Amino acid sequence: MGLLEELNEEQIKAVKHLGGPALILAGAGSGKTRVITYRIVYLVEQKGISPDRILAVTFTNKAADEMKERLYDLVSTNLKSLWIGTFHSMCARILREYRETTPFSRNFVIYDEQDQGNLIKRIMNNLDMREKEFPPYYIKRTISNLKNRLIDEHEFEPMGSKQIRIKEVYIEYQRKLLDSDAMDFDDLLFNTYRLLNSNEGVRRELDRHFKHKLVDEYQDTNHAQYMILKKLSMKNRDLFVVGDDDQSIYGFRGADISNILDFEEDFPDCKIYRLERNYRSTQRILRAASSVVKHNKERKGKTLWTLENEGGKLTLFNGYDENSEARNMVKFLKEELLNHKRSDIMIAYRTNAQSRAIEDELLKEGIEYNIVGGLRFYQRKEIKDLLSYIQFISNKRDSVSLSRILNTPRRGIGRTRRDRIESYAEEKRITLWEAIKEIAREDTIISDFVDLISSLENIERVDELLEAIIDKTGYIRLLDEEDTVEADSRIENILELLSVVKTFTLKEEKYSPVEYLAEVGLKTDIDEWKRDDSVSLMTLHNTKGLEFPVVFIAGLSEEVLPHYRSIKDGTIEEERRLFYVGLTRSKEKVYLSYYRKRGIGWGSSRMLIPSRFLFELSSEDVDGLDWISKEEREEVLSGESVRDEWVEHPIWGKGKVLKIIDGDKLLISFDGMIKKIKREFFT
DNA sequence: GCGACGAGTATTTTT
DNA sequence: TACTCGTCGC
Ligand SMILES: Nc1ncnc2c1ncn2[C@@H]1O[C@H](COP(=O)(O)OP(=O)(O)OP(=O)(O)O)[C@@H](O)[C@H]1O
Repeated sequence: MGLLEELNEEQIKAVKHLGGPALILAGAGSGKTRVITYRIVYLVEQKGISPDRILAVTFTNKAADEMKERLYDLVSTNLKSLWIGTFHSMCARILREYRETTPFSRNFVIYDEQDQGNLIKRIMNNLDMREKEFPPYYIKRTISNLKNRLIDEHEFEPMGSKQIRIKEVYIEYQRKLLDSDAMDFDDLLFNTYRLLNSNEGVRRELDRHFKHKLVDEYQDTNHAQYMILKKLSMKNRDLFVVGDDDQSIYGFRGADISNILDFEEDFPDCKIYRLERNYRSTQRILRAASSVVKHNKERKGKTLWTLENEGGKLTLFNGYDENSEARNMVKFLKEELLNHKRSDIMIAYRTNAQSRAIEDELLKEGIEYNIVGGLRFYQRKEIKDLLSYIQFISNKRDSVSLSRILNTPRRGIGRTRRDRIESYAEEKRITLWEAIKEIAREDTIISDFVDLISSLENIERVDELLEAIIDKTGYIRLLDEEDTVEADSRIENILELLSVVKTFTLKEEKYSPVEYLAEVGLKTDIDEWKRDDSVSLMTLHNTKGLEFPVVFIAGLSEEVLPHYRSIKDGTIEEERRLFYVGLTRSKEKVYLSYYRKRGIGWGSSRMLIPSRFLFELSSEDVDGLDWISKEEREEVLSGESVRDEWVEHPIWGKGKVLKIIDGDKLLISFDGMIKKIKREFFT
């Protein structure tokens, strides 16, 4: 078996590790994912471990699929029974399997973020809370953070009157989820933990069952995930985790970097392996990446070396605004296309909104591209509307889906009828659907809706059900009447959904709506991404684990990367790691760019300065870094910040004061440039 | 009682 | 831009 020939000494040691917990702490591109994959092969083929006793956790479903594919190539044993997937999909599977020990059914629904938001708004409305005073996204985040820390609605100790109201929402939110036979993403983890914590029999069974547990991207696990792993590893302590503290970028979602930093203390009998050889990038790229990330304090240092050649310098360029940045970017990109395929190139940015300018330019130049993220297919209004019908018909307790379709398309059920249904249900302690059926007796508009739903019940095949929904609600017909470009594209999406559903029934030979819903519930953007011959566009977060010969990182301006919010929240180190992750995706060549003027809309008057991260690179490694003026450099690195002071200059016009330097000089941002001028000049 | 329309405001990353 | 909130006409 030539398996071990494709690994270096350090990797082989890790792959062959036996007996107790292990942490593989290693930098970017050192083959961590490869070690996990080959270790599974080793366990199955050499150690005779049955695949179904191995649990492998990846960060995305996509990563799981790729690993599976790789494994099928490497192993002749049937691996169908291997547990491989994300924490969330593993938890969903456990919770469905052990449903008798939970208050949920086998077919519980998974609420996505939109559903969560809608439910929270509905509850706030019932509790007479103003969205001005309590922004729903803030409540959602609070609840999510609590759940990731395994604090339930009763344990939550509110501080201050605002939090008391948030606690009310949290309690009601959980009650409604239970009534709806639904869980949000965080509940998948929390409920699994609860199951393991409260039911020793189940815990022991799973612990005993999973002889080997392997976790990729361990640096981005949160407390709930950590506790689940702990519960599963009390007897079978073969917990094998790999990660890189410098690549922890999901703190906002509760990922806790101390999970990896403190692994040694948590598992004192663990063995630590380090992989130091990088197989991906040139020396230049590694040096640049390392010179950036070494500015972080919260990290375990690592060495990383490569036998690759030195490689070309990184290239820095800019543009006045996002559009001109994109224009310049595409110029470089076209040069790269002379000796690269489109699929060798990736463009990464901090926020989804940044893709717009770049897309426009690529479209203009006729360069095919593929975009990951943004508005996902399954989140588009028309798709969610129709899926909500299927969801509700499959589960009449699902109040969120019901509430969504109640007046979609418009059928005259507005604020008043809605409130009446809500309070009627509340009063009688019955579900929304039961309330609707009772009210239908004296309200023809409502009884029409009940009739509509009845006519859709008892359709067994999901493809037929979808067709019937479209037909009976007139969804496409109404869009057709609108006769706008927008409506036409919605119709296209619906036809696409129809064909996706058809394919599903043919390929999977599964026909029931519930099976289809379980399939799409945990789908994400990156999962759908395919390496066809297009340039790839995605957020830096989505680049995790990928590699490309040529990488562009756009928008390296202060307040973009690092993002304004992160500067305010003091999470600069995570932003720096994000930049580090982006840099280390590249095999050969990196382009960096920034822009000076914010786009249209809010804050468009704001001028931006180059990102502080650029100055953590050496101009020996980066072409174009020297071009940034001395003034701009000073502006980023020093001086006293000023807010909202403007000056008028006879030549440069109106300018915003950014900083005061040495007490007597002002650093001013005029349209398109930054100047340092004596304070006296303006008095 | 419903919904169209205009005014005003917020502002990231995702399983 | 995109979404919420308040007003007004049907
Ligand atoms: N021993 C090896 N010989 C040749 N190539 C290797 C070896 N180990 C890893 N590689 C290659 O190096 C690249 C990076 O490997 P992998 O994705 O496993 O690293 P990683 O540590 O998970 O990276 P990251 O943390 O940056 O996502 C891949 O292209 C992989 O095929």
